[in-house]
Amino acid sequence: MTLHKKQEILNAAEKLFNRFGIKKTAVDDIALTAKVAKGTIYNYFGSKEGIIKEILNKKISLVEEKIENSIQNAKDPVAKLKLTLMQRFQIIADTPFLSDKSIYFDDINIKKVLDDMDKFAKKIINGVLDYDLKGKIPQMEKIRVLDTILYTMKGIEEAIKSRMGDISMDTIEKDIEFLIISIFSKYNLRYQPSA
Amino acid sequence: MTLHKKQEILNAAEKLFNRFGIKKTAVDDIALTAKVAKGTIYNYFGSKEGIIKEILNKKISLVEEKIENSIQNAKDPVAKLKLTLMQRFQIIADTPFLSDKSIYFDDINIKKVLDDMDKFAKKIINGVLDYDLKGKIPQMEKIRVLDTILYTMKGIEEAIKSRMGDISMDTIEKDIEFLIISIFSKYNLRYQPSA
Amino acid sequence: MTLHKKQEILNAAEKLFNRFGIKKTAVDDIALTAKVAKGTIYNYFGSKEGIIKEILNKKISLVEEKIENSIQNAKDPVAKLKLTLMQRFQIIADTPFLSDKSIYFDDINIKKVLDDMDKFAKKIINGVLDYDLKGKIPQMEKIRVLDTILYTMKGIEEAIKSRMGDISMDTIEKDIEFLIISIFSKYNLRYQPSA
Amino acid sequence: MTLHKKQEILNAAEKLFNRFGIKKTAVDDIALTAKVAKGTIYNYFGSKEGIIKEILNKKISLVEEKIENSIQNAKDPVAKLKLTLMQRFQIIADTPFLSDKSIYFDDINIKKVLDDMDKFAKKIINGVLDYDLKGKIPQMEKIRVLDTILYTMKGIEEAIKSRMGDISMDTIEKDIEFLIISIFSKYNLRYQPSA
DNA sequence: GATGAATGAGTCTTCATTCAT
DNA sequence: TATGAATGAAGACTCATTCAT
Repeated sequence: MTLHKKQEILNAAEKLFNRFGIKKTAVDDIALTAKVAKGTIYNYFGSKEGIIKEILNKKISLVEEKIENSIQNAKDPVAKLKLTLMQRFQIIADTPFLSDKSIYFDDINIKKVLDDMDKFAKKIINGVLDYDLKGKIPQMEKIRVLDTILYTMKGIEEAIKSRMGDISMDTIEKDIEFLIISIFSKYNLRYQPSA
Repeated sequence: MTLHKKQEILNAAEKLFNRFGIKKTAVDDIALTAKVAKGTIYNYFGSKEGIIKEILNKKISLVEEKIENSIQNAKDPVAKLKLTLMQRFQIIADTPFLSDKSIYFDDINIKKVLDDMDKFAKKIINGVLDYDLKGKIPQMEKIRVLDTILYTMKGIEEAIKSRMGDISMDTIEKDIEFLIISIFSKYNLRYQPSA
Repeated sequence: MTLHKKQEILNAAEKLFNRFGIKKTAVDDIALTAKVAKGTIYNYFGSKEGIIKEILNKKISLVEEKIENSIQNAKDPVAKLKLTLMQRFQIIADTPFLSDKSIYFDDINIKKVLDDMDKFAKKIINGVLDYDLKGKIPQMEKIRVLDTILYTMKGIEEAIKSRMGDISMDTIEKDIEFLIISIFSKYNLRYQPSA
Repeated sequence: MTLHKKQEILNAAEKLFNRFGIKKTAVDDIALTAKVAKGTIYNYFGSKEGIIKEILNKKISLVEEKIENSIQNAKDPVAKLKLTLMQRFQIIADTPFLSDKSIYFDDINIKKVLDDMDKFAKKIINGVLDYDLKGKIPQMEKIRVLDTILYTMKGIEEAIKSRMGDISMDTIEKDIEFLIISIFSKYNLRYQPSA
């Protein structure tokens, strides 16, 4: 019963944050949507920021978990990279309010949380480049390859966020495949499309 | 004298938006910084949103103008693309508040204004691909090339905005050069680095 | 076991009221400190005010009892007066929250409770003046003597409350001795310091 | 016009503070009573505490000014002391909310302000004892005399505050006269009642 | 045009009290 | 009896906007 209410609140909050942005979503609105008294929200989360933090933390755990699973099931480096990015994209597509930086201005911790998500992606991609492609990319250029992939990833995420729903995951998948193949072709790395 | 005041207001607003974000900048602060009465601001701009719109429109004109100039002075396609993107990056670096969509999330007009900036970049890049590289990239893949460049552009812009000042324009230039060469190499397009 | 819980609650409440004041002490805090559920508090006392009332009533009984004991053991009028006042001072010093009338300002019952304490002191002192000093103070001035002692008593109590702990009971004892002697000297009443 | 509104607010606030206490007086109530928008109050005073501070400061200036004037017009030491105290009593009688310490808990400055009022009284009374009664009271006992007067003063003030209006200034005047004469009589100081 | 005092709807947060288990 | 999750009225404060001068 308890978990139920807490979850209702989180669901309502996420839905409203996504639709109207964090600032425009009043705690009253969340209470109304979750069919819960305002006080209950404060019992569970202490503050509006508390709600945001909890949602963010759950998102992060979710991405990390999904990405780690993907990696293990993927056969080749290209598939690994593609899946890593696609998992992030899916989360981003489901959570437009992640672009709503308005609140985080004061609270470094929350900004850090988002940075952590990026660091995690960087670590994974770096791992692929280091481990799966050991020696195939000149050391000097590795960092450039990494940056380019990360930039494109962020760019796609921006597009997802701003065009909310207008971009199909299919197109995105083709796009990142194209990017990776382009880069790899520079180093004569062959690529077998994964199922 | 009148134009002078209007400009003072715009300058103050942009400065404060960049430093503190749109939401945290009160109209009072703008009035104070511009050494103007609050009423005067409303005489000129009608609303806080009016100020933002005007600043954005000026930015757009500025980017478009700069990009069009760049294009004319550039010799080869790579240089054209590079300059196009670098002009945007410079604007973005100078105007961090452009990332501050938070408050006006639901205001289509302002969102549109930002989209316009993107459409213009798209048009320019598309022009380069169509005109300068006519036939060298398979028609089917052209859209993919375009998307990839645009995504990376947005990703770099995100990085510029969030790491405010920690990324040198030099590094960025190298990164986009790398991206373009990677893609072009797929089509056996040679590249002579421009001065 | 039941009485035990009730007492725990009273102890916790008094401790917290004294340390943080009535307003700043939430019923939650009392429950936490007493290791009891909030509901239990309401079962016993009905309201926050109920707790306060009960504590106050106990205090009053305590002062009255102590004062009555003092009186019986004291030899001379001066000692009686001194002990009467000192007993009150001790209670006041131990119960700083008694000064915290702020919230219940309009609740006559609680105000009355405090007034009762004063009336009791008045009765005792009056008794001393009437009985022990029968005839030695002109009837017309008796009320003035009484008031003066009461006022000084209240003033010392204020000092105790506001300087919490900075005034030694020793100094206070000397002060009231001085006052009583001053007044008595006006009527040529001799005084032998009691042990 | 401006001063008018500010003064309305101060008047409304003081009236409500006195009648209902600081805590129970909502800023909305002040706005309503002053026939002013809530925002106006915040324009002038910044916070609820700001209102309190301003009222207190005005009271203090008022007491100090009145006391200093009294002193100059008084002939003998007894009159000086009496007038000093009576001025305070008048202010206290007019400003019952001065006893409402609920707010000051956090903010040392406001508590200090009240202490300052006491220090001022102490300074004045001390001055009378030192200057007007030079040598007539044994140095060792001077501090006791001072304390006793101050305690009685505080006690009377308490009585004024808690019995709001039930005590006539006439009675009080007689009481302090009695106290001072009692103490002085101990030192064989003669007293001529002042007009 | 310019001014800035005045406005009040909108926010977040607190906490005494209730009540189903 | 005991519990503590749930409640919602009440309160302080912000700030974009208006308008009389």
